[in-house]
Amino acid sequence: MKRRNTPTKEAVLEVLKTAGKAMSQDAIEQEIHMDINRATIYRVLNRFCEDGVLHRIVADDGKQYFALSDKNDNNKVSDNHFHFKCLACDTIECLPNKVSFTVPNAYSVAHMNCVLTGICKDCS
Amino acid sequence: MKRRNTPTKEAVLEVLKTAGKAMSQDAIEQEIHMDINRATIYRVLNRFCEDGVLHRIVADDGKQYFALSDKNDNNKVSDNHFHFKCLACDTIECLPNKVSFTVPNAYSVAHMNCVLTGICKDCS
DNA sequence: ATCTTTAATGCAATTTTGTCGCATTTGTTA
DNA sequence: TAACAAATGCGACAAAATTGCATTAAAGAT
Repeated sequence: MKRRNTPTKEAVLEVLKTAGKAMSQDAIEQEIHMDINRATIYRVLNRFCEDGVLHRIVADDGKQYFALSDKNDNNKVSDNHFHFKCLACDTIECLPNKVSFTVPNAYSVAHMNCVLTGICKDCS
Repeated sequence: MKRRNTPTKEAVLEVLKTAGKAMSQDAIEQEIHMDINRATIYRVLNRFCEDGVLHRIVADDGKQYFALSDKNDNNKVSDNHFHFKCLACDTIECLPNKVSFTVPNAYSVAHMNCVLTGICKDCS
């Protein structure tokens, strides 16, 4: 199942690169100045996550947000970092701070989803 | 707006105490052997969260899970702890490990939602 | 340049999760 | 026991995300 390049994929990536923060499907759709179906955007985003191009954050509103992964991001943050959701400007960004944790014996961790909520530097 | 005691509230609390882990509305409904409306359970859960009896966790499936808060739990975990979702048995539990983090200057944190996903001790 | 294969898309319907308005019921207190 | 307001049931609704299916269009082969 080889991937193909399509205008939609390029547009989605472009939007996320420009924004420099995590975005939800509907926010992405609003920024793309093309008429692309909702379901298609979801499929593109899911494929990017599968391929490691994006990573998915689930905020405490239950919505999925998507942000560039390391390999496609010029910043040096890794994927196991904290995310910060600002209550004022309602944006989600990747913090440079890594999540450090220990788990009790016999637990193994495959994935993490850590979101801090509060007021960001631009809104304080 | 003083709270009243109702059978529904008692039943919900009882289920959560017995389970000893975080549960979603539908899981709670299944465990309650009474015919209680979905919306009512949601309202009870939300009120409990307002009152600090429960705390709410949003897992990476986007669903809300509810667990007893400190004051009502005999365990000594505090509310700013990691949660662990097991991929095998699909349960969510509160880990004793506290979340420690630092944020960049001028950020203030009001709330956190941290869920680790993997295999729990019972399933490994 | 054209054909072929199959990934990608559009559309509509569906599922899931959670909330809300409103009439009715029921705790609680006087 | 009466009265007030919180709690409930019911139905409708909203938002987020997925899925089936027919159609379109990349990408490699001819």
